[in-house]
Amino acid sequence: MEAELCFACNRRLCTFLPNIHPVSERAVFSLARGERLDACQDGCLKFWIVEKGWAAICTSFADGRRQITGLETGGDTICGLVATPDAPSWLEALDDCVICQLDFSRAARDLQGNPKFMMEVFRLTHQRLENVSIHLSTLGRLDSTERVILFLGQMALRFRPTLDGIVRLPTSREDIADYLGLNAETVSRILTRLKKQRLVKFLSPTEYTIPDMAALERRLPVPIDVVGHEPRMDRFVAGQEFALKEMGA
Amino acid sequence: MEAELCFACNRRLCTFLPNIHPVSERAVFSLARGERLDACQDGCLKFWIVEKGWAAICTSFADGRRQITGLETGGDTICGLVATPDAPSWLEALDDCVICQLDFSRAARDLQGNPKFMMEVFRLTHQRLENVSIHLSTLGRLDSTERVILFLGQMALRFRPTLDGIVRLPTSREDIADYLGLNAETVSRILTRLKKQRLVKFLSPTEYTIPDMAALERRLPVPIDVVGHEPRMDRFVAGQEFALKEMGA
DNA sequence: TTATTGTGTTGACGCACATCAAGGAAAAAT
DNA sequence: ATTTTTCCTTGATGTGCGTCAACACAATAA
Repeated sequence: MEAELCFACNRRLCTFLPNIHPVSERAVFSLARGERLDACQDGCLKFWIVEKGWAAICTSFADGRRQITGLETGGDTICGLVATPDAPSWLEALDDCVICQLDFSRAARDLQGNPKFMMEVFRLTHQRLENVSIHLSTLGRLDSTERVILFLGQMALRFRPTLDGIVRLPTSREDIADYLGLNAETVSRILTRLKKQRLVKFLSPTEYTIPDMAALERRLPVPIDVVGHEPRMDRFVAGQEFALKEMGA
Repeated sequence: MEAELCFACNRRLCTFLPNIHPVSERAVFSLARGERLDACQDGCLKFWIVEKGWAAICTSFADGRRQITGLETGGDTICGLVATPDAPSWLEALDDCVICQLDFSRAARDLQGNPKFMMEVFRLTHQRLENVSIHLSTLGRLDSTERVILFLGQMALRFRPTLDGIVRLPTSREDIADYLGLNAETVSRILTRLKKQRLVKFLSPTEYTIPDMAALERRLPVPIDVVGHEPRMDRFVAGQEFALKEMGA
């Protein structure tokens, strides 16, 4: 099946909805590290698809403390992120990345009657709920070393298709800390400790390999899993673009 | 509009789906404190509606550490909770409570074509995603005192309809700790400190009032909010039962 | 009545993690 | 090339919170 392309931006249209362009307002953003897309506060319905690079789903408190609630890449879809005046929420580029924004606000009424669309929206939301719930448990009940080990393992799984086995982190130490509820110095200290224990091997501050995944997992009371973030070969091909996956009938 | 009642259990049927009984397998469980309903691991689709009392959404790790990811009561609906072999997930009664279980597994295929049903399922899931995300941020970035203050404030908002202003906690100190990622002794110590500061007034270990909600909120970098848990008068009437709310067309 | 059990409080103590600070290495800017 | 900036690492230090233990109190059982 040949995917249709958008005549304007030459990107593939959503495969689960044949004519998504007419009903969604589509925009493509190229963001540099640190740039943001803010979640809206009204009842709008925007999707963001991370087509290239890595982006973080962030929230912050009034005093500036930041928490990253999700790390998204190649084809991951953020569905209906909302913000409140006091609890802003946004998508932040971790490296140079391309985000496709689909705005279904105007088409929302019609789409509610489209079972395929609703099913896909439900699937995306439910999957993310599962991931956030697990993340929540780790912040509540794992100590800092366990959190970092889990993070390294999860990123390794998401990078598995790069068969040299090298994980190229898109995140700074502070990003990792904000994801894990720690601070950057603690993350750095734990990494050096894990290096000495030969649980991870660093080629550079942002490139590592896991010599023995099973050994890593034995240090954890939870399995290392990345449901909903299964890696796809094409994610790691530069310049590749993505579309919403066809939903399983 | 008169709500239909189930001839078997004399409970109201879901108002958004006229004939929910024929398509869902319905069961009502009366649970004593500590009893559980386990989430299934296959692709089944079960809803739990907390009709009376309080229940906690729990997960645990292999070594027994428990994390509570949600506290639910009068009419709150848990939609599609799933578990994995290594990360069990369950609903646990905090006091004597009544849970209505709707099993849509067999009807799932048909219901996917029902936009009202899908819309309601999406709304429930998305709302819970919002709540879990905020909860995650508090575990990652608030210190223990802030977490306890936020908890006291949120419970007070959920109890607002009891106009004597008294909050009757259904949770033990350990339950609170498992919700906040702390331990029971720490929670107890923080509560006595807050008592001395007159931020909260305890009538008994499980009954309190908030003399000055604004003062409480000034101690936090986040607003105290309970979206999706807006209190309803009938929640606090003993023996009252609930049904899924009619969705906003 | 006297045990018993569950729950909450408080104290002593230690460690894990945050904070503050300094220095190095790499990248970007000039 | 030189400066500037960003990022990472490491050390010194303090404290927030967990752990272990003892005890009070209420509810239930024997």
